[in-house]
This record gives sequence, structure tokens and C-alpha cells, in this order.
Amino acid sequence: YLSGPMSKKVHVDCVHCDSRKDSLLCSLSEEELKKLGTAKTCNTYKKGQIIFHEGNRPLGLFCLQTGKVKIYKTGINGKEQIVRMGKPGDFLGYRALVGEEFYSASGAAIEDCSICLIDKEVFFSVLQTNQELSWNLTKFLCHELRAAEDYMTDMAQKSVRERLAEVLLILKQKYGYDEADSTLLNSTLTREELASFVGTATETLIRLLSDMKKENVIELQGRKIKILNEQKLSDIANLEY
Amino acid sequence: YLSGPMSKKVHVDCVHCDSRKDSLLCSLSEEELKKLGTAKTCNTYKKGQIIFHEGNRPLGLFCLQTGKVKIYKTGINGKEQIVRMGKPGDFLGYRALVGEEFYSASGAAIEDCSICLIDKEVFFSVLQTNQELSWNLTKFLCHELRAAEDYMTDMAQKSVRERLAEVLLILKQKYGYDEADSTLLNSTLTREELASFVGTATETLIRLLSDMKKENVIELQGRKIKILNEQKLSDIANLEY
DNA sequence: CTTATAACATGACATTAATCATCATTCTAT
DNA sequence: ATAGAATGATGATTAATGTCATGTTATAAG
Repeated sequence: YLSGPMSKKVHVDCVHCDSRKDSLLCSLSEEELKKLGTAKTCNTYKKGQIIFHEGNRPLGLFCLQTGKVKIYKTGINGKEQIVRMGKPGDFLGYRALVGEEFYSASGAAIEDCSICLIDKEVFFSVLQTNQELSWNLTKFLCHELRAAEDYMTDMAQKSVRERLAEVLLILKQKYGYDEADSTLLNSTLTREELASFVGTATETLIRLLSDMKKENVIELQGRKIKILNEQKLSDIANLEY
Repeated sequence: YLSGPMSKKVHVDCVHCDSRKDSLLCSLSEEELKKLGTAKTCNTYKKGQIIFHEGNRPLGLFCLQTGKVKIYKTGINGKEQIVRMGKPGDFLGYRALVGEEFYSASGAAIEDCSICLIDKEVFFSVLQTNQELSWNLTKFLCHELRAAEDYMTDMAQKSVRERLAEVLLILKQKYGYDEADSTLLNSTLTREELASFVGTATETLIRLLSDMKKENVIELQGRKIKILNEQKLSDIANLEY
């Protein structure tokens, strides 16, 4: 085997890929999947490694097989702002690829990942011939746009505490709970990362977490968070209005 | 002529519509334009009138011919958050229509407008047969998504003052300057609307405007704003980082 | 034209959240 | 196992922004 920053991984083809089943590619024919398969490379990324970098030109479409990633923009003074989290089955870097732009955000592994890169040209050619895929992609972009605008409104109007509650619920929806412990959030974001998702200072975030702990809404186990009272969290987040 | 809340307006067909020329529909054939034309209704909206309403089902695609509109979400306590402004040639309500959802934001005229509504079915049928239109729409959504994520980051990381400067530059880019006065912003947003675009309290916005006036960055003429020093405004906005 | 209403403006004050400082704890690499 | 670095936690202070109150000015309807 090769050594080095990334180790190549031989893996199953797209046809049998588990993570594809609930992705945009679920509607592809076996033939189309094979076509994608011939032009893809699969890598493993260690926790912390960057998958694609703001400002670079996209070379293809990333398909997250296993692991978790964060998509983040670099704002003022290099301060990062997480705009989205990725889980297995998710595409990464699609916005820049499809929009024919450079990446406007970076992607990094927050735990060890295995990720396929589908070649740009091949993906586009499948996209052109498969109307259903093309339409699903368009609808998907609409949903993402809605989510972004919703979150934009929250950023503008909600307090940090409300946003924190919302982010915890987003993480719960995205990654679910631990198999062994049905209240333990399946997320290992650091406090700093949580803060950059919520859009606040790390110290403020930590303080608000301890507040919620005191209120018995959550419990803290090192980096891990247990959600004791989901209803109350939802109330704090002010989701319905 | 009819009287009532809206007065129907007989108008030129899409083929000769000026506002179409720099819109997504610029690539349509004459035949396709005629097809759209047969299934559209055109209305005038008075300043303040609502064009579509959050929560409703989209019946078609709005095409802004003349006038200006705001697209806004209703947040906590009914507080509005402007997510986008529209100018002639812009589509309205495309996100919900294409995403096959209810409207997640409302649209209202901020000055008298004339707006066409292209029937949903007819638009979709043209969309299905015209690959170029379909691809342009997809790319357009990607650009909007990028803009939303950029603005989300700004909301999270920038001060109100920085965001105000940014919003003024956005308005300048969107609507340009008055023909007669090359520094007078072609926008008639009220202070309250400006505040809900920037994402702040009206009083704070007014204070910051007077600050900028004292610094000779802008000049205030009632509701109208003159931009005296665009460079400095851009510095304040912290656009490059 | 004038009157009512909405928009604008500013002060005083309260609240929220950022920043700076310090120390404890937990990872991580050797 | 242990040193060093990164992360987490908390207090003190400051800065930014929201809220409430009040008066003024502009706008639109009759």
C-alpha cells in the first residue's frame, strides 16, 4: 500500500454503493452508474484534512461515502463560518461545479472520511442525458436556497441562544443519535466549530451551553452533547412563528 | 376600463418585451416566447401591494416588467427580513415554483409595477423542451445560493455598520444612480425597509446613516440617499478579505 | 390646502454579546 | 508516559446594538 497524506482505497462501484441509495443519484440506471464509475477516484481523508479549498476550480463532484464533513466560508480575519454539514450520501462542491464558478467555500473532514470524486465531464454528460437527474438537481438547489434564506433570516433576527438551539436540532436531524444512547448527539464538533456554525464567539457559545446544561435541556460529556429535552430545545429555538 | 384593486393592462407580447432581453428568457425562440405569451396575464400593482404571499401555492412565474419589488420573509413577531430586491427583467417566485413548494417568502411592490404571470404548466413545458433555458436556470440558482451563503456569512460576522455599507452598494449595483444626478441612489426604500434588509432595528439604522452623513460618505435627501464616496463605502463594507 | 398618518430622528437606558485574561482540561505526537 | 498544544471553561470588562420614549418632519388622502 501507498503511504502519504492520502491513501487510495479500492472500493465497491457506484452500483452497489450504500451511500448512493438516498442521494440525488438514486434514480440513475445501472449503465449510467457504471459510466460514472469509470471516471471516479476514491480517497480517504483523515480528520481535519481539507477536501476542497475556497477559490479553487472544481474538477468534479465529491460524493461522501462515509464520515462527516463541514462546508465553511472564510470571513473576516480568517474567521470561519460553517454554512452546511455533510453526511454519507451527500454531494460536496456541487454549487461551484454546477454554477461553473470557483469554490466559494471550503470542505474539510471532521472525522475520517471516504469520498469519491466523479469526473466533471462525465458527470455533466450524464446530467445532460438524464432529465430526471437534471430536474432533481434543480429542485435540490431550490431547497438549499430556501434553507439558506431561512437561516439568513434567523441570523438576522434571532439571538445567539435561539440559534444555538436551532443548530443542535439541525445536527440531530442530520446525524441522529448514538445507537447505544438514544439522547447522545452523533456529532463531534468542537466548541469552536459549533460557534462558527451558530455564528458567535467561542466563549459565548460555551457559556450558553453551560446555561442549557443548568436548565437540564442538555448534558455535556466532553465534546459530546446529550439532548435531554428536545421539546424545550425546540421552544428555545423559536422554530414556529 | 376596469376599476378595482388591480387594473388589467393590455401590453406588448414577450417577443418585444424590453425587460426580457437581459433575463433568463433571453435565449428563447420566437415560437417559445409566443407559447409563453398565450398563457400569461399581466397586471399592474400599486406601491405597497403584495404580489405573492408566504405560504401560498405558486401558480406561475412572475416576470417583473417595470418597477421595483422586495422579496421578504416574515420572522419572529412578524418582523420582516428582506432577502432580495427585484428590478425589471427579474423573475419572482421562481424558487417555490421550481422547487415545487409553497412560497417561503412574500413579494411586494415598493413602487408601482407591471408584472406578468406566466402559467406554471406552460413554463414547465417550455423548460422541459429547452435545454439551454433549463441549464441557465440551474446555473442561476447556483449563483443565488452563493449570494445567500455569502450574505449569511456577513450576517454572522459583520457589524451592522459594515452590512449597511454593503446593502447600499448592493442597491447601487441593482438599481444604479439617478439619470439626472450621478450620485443619487435609485432606490426609495424606507428606513424601516432598509433596516429589514440590513437586519437591524430601524433606530440603529437611522443612527448609522447619520454617522455616515457626518463622515461625508453619504448625503440624505429625505428618503433618497446620495453616495458621495463610493470607495470609502466599499472600505467600510469590508468586501475584500 | 390641510389634516391625519406614517416615517424619520434622537436621547436615555437596558441588554446582549464580544473581547481580554486566566486557568483547567483534554488530546496528540513523540 | 509525558510534554506541548489545542480545547474548554469562567470572570471582568467593554463595545455594540436593541428598546422605549418623545418630538419632528414628510407623505398621502380627502
